[in-house]
Amino acid sequence: MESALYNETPEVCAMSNLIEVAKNQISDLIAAAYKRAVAENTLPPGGETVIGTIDIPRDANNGDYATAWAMAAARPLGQPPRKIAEALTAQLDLADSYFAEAEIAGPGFINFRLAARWYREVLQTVETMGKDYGRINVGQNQKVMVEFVSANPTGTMTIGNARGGVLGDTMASVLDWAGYDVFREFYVNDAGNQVELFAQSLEARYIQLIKGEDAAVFPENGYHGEDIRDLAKCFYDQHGETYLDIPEAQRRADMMTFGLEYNIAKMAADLERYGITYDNWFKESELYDSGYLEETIQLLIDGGHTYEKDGALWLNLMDLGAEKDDVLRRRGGHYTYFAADIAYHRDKFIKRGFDRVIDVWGADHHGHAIRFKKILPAVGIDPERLDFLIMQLVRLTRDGETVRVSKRTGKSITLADLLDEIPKDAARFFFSTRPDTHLEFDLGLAVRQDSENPVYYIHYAHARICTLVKALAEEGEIVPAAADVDLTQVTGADEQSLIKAIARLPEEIRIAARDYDPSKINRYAQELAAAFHGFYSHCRIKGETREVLRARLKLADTARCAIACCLDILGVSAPERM
RNA sequence: GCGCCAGUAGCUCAGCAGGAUAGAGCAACUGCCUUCUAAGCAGUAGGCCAGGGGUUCGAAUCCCUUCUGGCGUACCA
Repeated sequence: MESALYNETPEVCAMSNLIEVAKNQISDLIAAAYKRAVAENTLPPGGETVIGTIDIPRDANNGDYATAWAMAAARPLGQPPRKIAEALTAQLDLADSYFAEAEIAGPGFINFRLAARWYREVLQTVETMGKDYGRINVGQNQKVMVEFVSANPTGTMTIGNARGGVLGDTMASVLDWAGYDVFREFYVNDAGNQVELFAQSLEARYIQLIKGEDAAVFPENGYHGEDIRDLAKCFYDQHGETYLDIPEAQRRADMMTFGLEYNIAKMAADLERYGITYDNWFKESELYDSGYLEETIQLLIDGGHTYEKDGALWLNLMDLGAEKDDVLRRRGGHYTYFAADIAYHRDKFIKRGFDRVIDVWGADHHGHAIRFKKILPAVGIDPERLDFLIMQLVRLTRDGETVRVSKRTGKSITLADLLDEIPKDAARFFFSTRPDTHLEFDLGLAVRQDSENPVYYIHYAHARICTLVKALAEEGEIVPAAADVDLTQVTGADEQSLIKAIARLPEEIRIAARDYDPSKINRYAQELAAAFHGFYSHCRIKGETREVLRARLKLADTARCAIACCLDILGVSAPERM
């Protein structure tokens, strides 16, 4: 999913973040002004290393950009902020810059106001980049894997998996747009203890189905869900009673294969309905079959990181600062999930050469995550290259009461249930909240498909523009090129706010990628839509003079393009009419 | 007990590389469709940013501490 544009003209990408470009320019302007002030003796030396934050003030009356350089320099220069600001502003040379004016305000802020040139470049950039507008190259094509969902194939996916799916998929998408070479992977836990329990549960249900409930003892920690009975029925439909007479080991092995294949196919199908596809489904069993797991454990043993106790092989993590040790190989010979995960990550980094890996895990794994990082250097991995996106659990409620989610009770609401009730776009939007907060999921609310869901607000903005552009095209007014637009026609507050909102997309992607927070794009899309709705309500297009009409039409179409890019990143549709 | 995450409007949440008067949506109340989609716009009301200390020109934001909630602290994954 690489942008052709990115490869052909990386400099366009590099310059497309006009927020960043403007901020950098202010830094340069201030530095140059300070240098001149020192040369002319209006300011003392010593402020060369001062870093003044450059912000976009909440209130546009305080300028489009503001720097607190004079306040930060007050101490090193030994002068009051306002005096510094005055000396500095006197030396500012705004010719050939993006700014029309700079003024001193409050305790010593220097406020900058954007000039027409900046607004024009925003329109020009969106026009040039089209459906790739927003792409930047901070990732420099580094190979990054996002591993997410990775639900156990022993059951159905939960609402928690739905959140993880949205989070992982949009995270991957954001990183892709930020210039990383992104790979999506699902880790299939098809080996080890849990899977054997799964097979035994299936076997018991199969026998019970034929010979009655009392004919088989259900495993103590088995899977009690209804889906296991359904699976057993499915198996019975294919094989009849023939498996009653087959040796237990063979029977379980075949049932395991059958059940896993069935469940994995179902998970893939459900996730696809959700708009999620993977580059790879990595099977844990491969680590066993290839000997890579044993090899990895041997590496740990040789490195002196293990000890034996009570017949189990332990990983000595407390020596590395962890609060407890973990078992690698249980008494009885089974490797633990922890052991397999070390081998799995060695496979990601060492064998497959990913520069960075992001694992999307539920909060119930965070203790594991902390300990896990400590052992990575022992197998040759720099832990800095691995990041966890820990998401807090989803609390399901109905009528104000908490609904317990448990795979084993068989009563949980599944991801498939959810998609049967609410459309994909709404579902994806619902889960796009910040990962580190607990998400309250109200079943009654989620089922509603009305405008309660903010995704419709964004859809509406996009559809409004599409029908507008279409209607004008029928009257012979085609969206003009940025170069042919008279920007002096669109200097109203709503118009400038819209252009400034459009300009934010590359910066929002940069921040979202930096903070591992794809929900930033979701929120930005709402703000962008709000900027458009405000513009649309106050600025007529049809019936205005030709110059105004063309400029506003261009502006609307530019907004449409930016909104479409946001929706693309979020994996949400962009309807042309509603 | 210890560790991690959170606590901002009635509700759901933004703001968390320290910046100017704390923001949005929903709910409540007022207005705005004979003109490009009212799934929209404009406005009113709503706050000891959990409490307390500290750091400094400046703290919702950083540090310490207390309280509350969630999760973890398995030879489960």
